Amino acid sequence: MTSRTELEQRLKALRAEIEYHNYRYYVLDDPVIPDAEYDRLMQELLALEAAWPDLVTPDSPSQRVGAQPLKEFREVQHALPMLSLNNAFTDADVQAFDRRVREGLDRPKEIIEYAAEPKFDGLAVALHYEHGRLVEGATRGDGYTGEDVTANLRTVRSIPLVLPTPDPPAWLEVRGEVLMLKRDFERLNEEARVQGGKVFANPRNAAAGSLRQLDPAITARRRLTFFAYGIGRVEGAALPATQTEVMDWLARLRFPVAAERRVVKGVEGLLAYYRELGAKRFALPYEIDGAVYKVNDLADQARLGFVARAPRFAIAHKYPAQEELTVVEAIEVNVGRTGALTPVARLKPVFVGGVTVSNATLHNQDEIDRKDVRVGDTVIVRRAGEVIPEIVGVVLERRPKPEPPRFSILEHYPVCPECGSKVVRAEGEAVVRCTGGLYCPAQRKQALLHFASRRAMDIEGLGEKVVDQLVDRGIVHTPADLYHLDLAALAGLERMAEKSAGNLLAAIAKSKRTTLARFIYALGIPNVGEATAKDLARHFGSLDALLAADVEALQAVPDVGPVVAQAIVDFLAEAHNRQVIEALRAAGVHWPEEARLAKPHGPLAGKTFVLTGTLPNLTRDQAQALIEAAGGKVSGSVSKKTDYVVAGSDPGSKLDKAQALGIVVLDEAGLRELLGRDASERTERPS
DNA sequence: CCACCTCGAGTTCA
DNA sequence: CTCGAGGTGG
Repeated sequence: MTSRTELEQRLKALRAEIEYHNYRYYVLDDPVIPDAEYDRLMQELLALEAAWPDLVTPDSPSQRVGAQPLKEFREVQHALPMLSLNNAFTDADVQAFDRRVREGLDRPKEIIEYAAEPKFDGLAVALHYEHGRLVEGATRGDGYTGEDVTANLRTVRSIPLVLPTPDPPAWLEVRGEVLMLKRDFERLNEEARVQGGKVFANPRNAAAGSLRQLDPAITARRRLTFFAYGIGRVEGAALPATQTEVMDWLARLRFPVAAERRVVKGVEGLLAYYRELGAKRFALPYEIDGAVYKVNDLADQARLGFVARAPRFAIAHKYPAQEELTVVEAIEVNVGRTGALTPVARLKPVFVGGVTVSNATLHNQDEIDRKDVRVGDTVIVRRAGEVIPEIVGVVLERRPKPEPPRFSILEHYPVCPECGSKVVRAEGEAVVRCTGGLYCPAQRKQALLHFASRRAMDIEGLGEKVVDQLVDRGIVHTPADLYHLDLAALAGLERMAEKSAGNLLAAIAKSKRTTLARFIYALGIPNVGEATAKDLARHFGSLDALLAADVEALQAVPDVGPVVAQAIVDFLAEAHNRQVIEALRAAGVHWPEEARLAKPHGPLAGKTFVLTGTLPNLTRDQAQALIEAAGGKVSGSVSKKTDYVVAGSDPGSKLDKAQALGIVVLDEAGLRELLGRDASERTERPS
């Protein structure tokens, strides 16, 4: 039988060891033992504590979860108020801040040293440690009074329960931000979607919702993270001389601190830091909404003091908001080439992510249902790293009363707004379609735009405005009509003086010389895109062979199955489509006959490439052409079958995926080397 | 039948 | 870029 002292020793050692591994895992993201070993330690602790409940201490790692639910949060007065920071939005604001600092310190010519760090987009909290033990944690509240969320903060694994130092200060208040990492947020929402639970609009809302749970067991299930950014009241410890050293000290006490923090000199340093951080912004594991600059010298900080409710020695330099609130003024639909009615939310214009957004697609009815967007709703609009605005979610508290009805495309648009034809939603399909076919002017216009598009017949100058006019005035009905246009026909069109009319006619004439693959793609056969058109051209070699093919013959083409084969047969069975094809040939559209069944050959034969980002000297199309000329294939998405990913600057998520799958990543030089070397040596590459 | 890979289609603003 | 859905292979 173990003695009580031995037992206490063992408990103490276990707790310290578990907390150390928490630190390795949650703070450093660098665990030193396998999860199973950690679980074993935790099980031992739980077993001992279950057997001797009187030896359980509040700072035992076992106590991170399991506190009783509360009725309400107790109020906490902050010993030192948690002030907010003044904001800077422009370089000039930052220059003014730096000038005020220099003048305030009476050293107008000096280059000031600043501590710069990311401004986390989370919730500010204060943690109180008495003699090295976490005794209380509070939200910022209004800056003077916050709420006691100690039980919830204990569940945050990266917050130390005990400070790992033999001589802790009698009192230490650590300030920082509670937030949810992007990956934890995505996982939480994924689970919520599966179980039909509440989906949060963004990591900040998720963190706020989780921290304000009255039942800590719920908070414990959400992965929250903490980053320290400063200190409040301190007793019984000598403070270092600079902000940077304070942060180093906190890091030694095992508090997580931002890896991106830096000491910079003068206003130039601040602005350079802002731009560097901005470039990394979307690659960071957490969301930030700016950078924070603090005068590094603590004595200088004290000299500068405070104005009203904000310190004079610090400022928050904000990035343009990536998310804003706005109002859905209407929901309308666009009619696409295939007749798909795509709902679009017309928004009260709002400045977000550097541009004014007034439209956002809602994709389809399922998406409207999922987000339950209604006319009049206040919505969160995001233009994250990507370009295309997105409605993230509805702010239900702001829904007008009485509630507007749910939006149904079929109810609002029983007939096509462009041509009045009936609108249907096929069994099991997500999209609602206009049945008007080419009778529908919208579909005719889209078909023409597709025909003229860069990857199809590549007719420069034939954009939306011109097509609208040509179709509305009855000048052009089918793609074949384009080849009978003349200056007289174009006269009188808006934005179409003689010069541009001439350019357009020249572009149309130039497009007569094309390739079979482009021509097939340009026809706009449903389910036949660029890749399938290339396959068809290669397989059949001539248009006549394709026209003669039946469903069976078509299915012999790689990647063509029953659905695509039937779509092609149906399209070609339509007399109107046959007429257009013949009229195009008669007008002189031609291409070199391709060698039938030609197998891809060349040094890169059988290799699949994916392009991402912007290459320094090649456009995407040029890179694709080079790869295809060498026998390689360019695909749109990364998978295990991808051989190479060619990444330029500003790469997207494809690069991450490539790295996750261990796929060879090339830059432009690497691609050229591959093309050049293989072209000269004709070597077979191992896969 | 399922999982995975591709492809097709539609999208915003300056 | 993202979603939906077609094609293919285990």
